[in-house]
Amino acid sequence: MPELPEVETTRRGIAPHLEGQRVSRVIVRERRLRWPIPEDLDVRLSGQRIVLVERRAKYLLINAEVGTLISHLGMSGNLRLVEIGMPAAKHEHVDIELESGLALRYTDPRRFGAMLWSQDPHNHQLLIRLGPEPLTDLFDGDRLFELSRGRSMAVKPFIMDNAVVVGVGNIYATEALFAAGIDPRREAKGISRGRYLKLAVEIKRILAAAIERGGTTLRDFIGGDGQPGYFQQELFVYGRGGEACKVCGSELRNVMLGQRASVFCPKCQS
DNA sequence: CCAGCCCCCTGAGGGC
DNA sequence: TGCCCTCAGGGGGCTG
Repeated sequence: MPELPEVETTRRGIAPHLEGQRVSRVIVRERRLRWPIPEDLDVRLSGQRIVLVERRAKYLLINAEVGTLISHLGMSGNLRLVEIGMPAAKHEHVDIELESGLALRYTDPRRFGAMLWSQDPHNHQLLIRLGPEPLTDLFDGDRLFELSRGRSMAVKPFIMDNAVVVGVGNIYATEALFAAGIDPRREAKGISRGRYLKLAVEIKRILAAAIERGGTTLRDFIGGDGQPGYFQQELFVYGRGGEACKVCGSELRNVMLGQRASVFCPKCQS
């Protein structure tokens, strides 16, 4: 499910209900996520006030007075607010109950997500090596060009590498390469600086637009406010293999790159 | 360091 | 309707 726009949509939906609130208790029904939820999460978090809800890459950082809950939604996770006492359905693994009477509920059928505890989240093992945020000036086409020299891998997995830039998953990598007119199969090292400048602009434009629309809902994504996203209406290529290109009418092609499905237009992308 | 591949897990959708 | 196969928005970790 979630790429950067979906995680950011979630953050914006839940933050106003969490910040300033005190946690009354934490209920863990299923501890087996990507890594086990710490046994002492309830003890660590209960009684503390939540200070700030941040996002770094696709991680949500729920900062309490002492310590931070690091959450990742994996492929199928979501976080939303429910009223305390709302019966939990299948796959609704965690409730963080607040004194307001609401609870932050974590749902994740595939359990590829994570809920960890850290005193220093930005230096946590999972976050320390992450590249820059795509919507900041630390990310630009010059960075793509410089890091791509000598890299023989295809450009699509290259821009999905979290050490290069974070938050560009399969949907938005596919869409950005279409918008920039670049064939996703090309070797990263063979692409010019000028084309990388264009690609970086398109990555930023598409991620920003997707956040504006509340993310992309393909099957089941809901933001923290329980609403779906609407960016899927604006997808040009992702999930449209075999259909006609919206720009030139050519048949869109499916190809596998780095173990992930990719779609491109053989006429618009080269 | 890099590229390529495997895996974690459940559910949806298509073919028969 | 049921069964079996393939695939899915992420990303850590292993091998060569």
